[in-house]
Amino acid sequence: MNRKKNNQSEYFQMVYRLVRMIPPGRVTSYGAIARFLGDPRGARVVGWAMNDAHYQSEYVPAHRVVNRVGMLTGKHHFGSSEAMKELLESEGIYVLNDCIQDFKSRFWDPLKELDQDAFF
DNA sequence: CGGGTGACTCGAC
DNA sequence: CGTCGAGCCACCC
Repeated sequence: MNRKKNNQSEYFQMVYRLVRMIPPGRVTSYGAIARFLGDPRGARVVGWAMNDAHYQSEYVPAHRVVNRVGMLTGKHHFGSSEAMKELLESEGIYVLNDCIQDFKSRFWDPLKELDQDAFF
């Protein structure tokens, strides 16, 4: 069977498009992205999308996506384990022990900040 | 086609 | 409080 890589699927593209809309200096979570896309349990799939984000031709700021408590669980998927942290700190987000400091006020919830109708 | 996996999350205990 | 286990869904072998 011809099961080609489906990382160009519409769902993945929506994930990438949304991630690109995250303002610099702000972060969001996999679950928040999934919920915004109408898939409350799709957090792991968003993680999958991030896994392929590296191969997208257009830049995807995957470092602005962390898990729901603000931990850099995906840092090992960057070039070096410090790359993600440094990208964040270059935007003014401070990271201590893989945790985003002041995560609550840095959190960017697409459901609140973005118009769903405009996105789709 | 079935089984394994993960950059997640939520609810029990 | 914290730790643990079970869903969850797309992708890969």
